[in-house]
Amino acid sequence: MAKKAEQRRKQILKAAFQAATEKGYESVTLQDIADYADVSKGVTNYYFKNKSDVFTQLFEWITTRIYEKEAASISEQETAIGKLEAYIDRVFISPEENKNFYRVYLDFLSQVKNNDSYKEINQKFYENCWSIGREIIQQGLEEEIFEVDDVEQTVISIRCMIDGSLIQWLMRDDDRLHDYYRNACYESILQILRYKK
Amino acid sequence: MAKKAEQRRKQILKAAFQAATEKGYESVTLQDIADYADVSKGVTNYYFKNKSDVFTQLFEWITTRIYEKEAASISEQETAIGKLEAYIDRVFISPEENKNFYRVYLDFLSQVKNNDSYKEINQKFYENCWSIGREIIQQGLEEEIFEVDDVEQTVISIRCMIDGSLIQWLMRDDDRLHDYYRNACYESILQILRYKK
DNA sequence: CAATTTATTTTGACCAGTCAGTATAAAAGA
DNA sequence: TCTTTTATACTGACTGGTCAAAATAAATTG
Repeated sequence: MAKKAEQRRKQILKAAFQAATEKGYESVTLQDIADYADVSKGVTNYYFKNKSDVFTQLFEWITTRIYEKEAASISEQETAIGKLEAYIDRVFISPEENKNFYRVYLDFLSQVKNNDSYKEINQKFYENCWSIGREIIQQGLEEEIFEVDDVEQTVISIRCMIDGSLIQWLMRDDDRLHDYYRNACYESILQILRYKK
Repeated sequence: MAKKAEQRRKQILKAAFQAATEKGYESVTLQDIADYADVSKGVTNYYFKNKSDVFTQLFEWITTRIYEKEAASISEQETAIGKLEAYIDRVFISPEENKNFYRVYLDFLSQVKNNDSYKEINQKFYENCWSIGREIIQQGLEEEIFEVDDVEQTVISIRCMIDGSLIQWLMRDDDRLHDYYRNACYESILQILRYKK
């Protein structure tokens, strides 16, 4: 029972994500979501309070999932450089996936100013991202291959570099530049970490 | 006549900007814009083809203005470090101004996927930003205080760092962190430029 | 097991409200 | 007067959310 309800919920969230990548947050209607999910309009209102509720749960879901995958990727690696490379590889996963996520994420960010729960969800996402940065830096300090003045400032800068790169890449709308931006991002982060050797 | 028309146009664009900072791109109505400009709805339709036309011209106007101010700031300086500091000071101009611009800018970015003229305007803005980066780097190379492998990649990374910093700062919604993010951004850029001494 | 009742899920028509864009009227200026 | 500019009224399209009724599944009972 609860299992089927959960399945429906996920089905609707996926439909909302797909609709948002194609039409953008604001212009997606409840009808669009229902169409993408292949259900009638009433179903969405049956499982969610309203449109904002759908997107709150969607953002929570995708930001959590992304963090979990990133965290899993770096924990498989032992060395600082291994962790950093795994992180960058996971973040720049593919043009297709990056495009889908960042399109919706940009919409989400532009809504943060109007919606406190969105702000909270994003804050939590940032904290998760920073914790990944922290793990990489600490490993690098132990190995004595990084040199940073302030760990907290550096984890923040790393996330700035990643988001800035993917947003700029997305705006240029050229899949061939994906590798170029990954590389630029990776090398800049190494500079920020004063990577030795 | 033409002068008064130009004045009205600017008045409406300013009103659209103010409306967009407060309500967000999508939810701003033509009525809102007219209200903020203290004119009737007919005026907006008289001077602009439609809502999209208003925002296209607004986007073009503000990105051009920002570039011109940034370019003016760095050209006053002779040294590479002077130019870089002037650039960062201009970019991180004040919590208030950064908030207003980046709120609207984020809305614009999230619309780029649906609107080719927005994409073009943003592309032009990026190119202007890169040209500023180029000027700073070249000065630094002449002074032999910077060391970069690839100038083009570095100007891109600098812009990633700036946008990433201001977006992350904006999302955290704490004016007291403005200085902190400016500093983090500045120091990271120095690292990326391998600043010597 | 089968019939019947109850609970859950789904449907789509509907409503009240909003908006962009248009048409028209009024005013101002040349 | 005639053209330009501004104000107001209107229209048609669309939206989020409601709701009563239908369909389906689960539980109960004889």
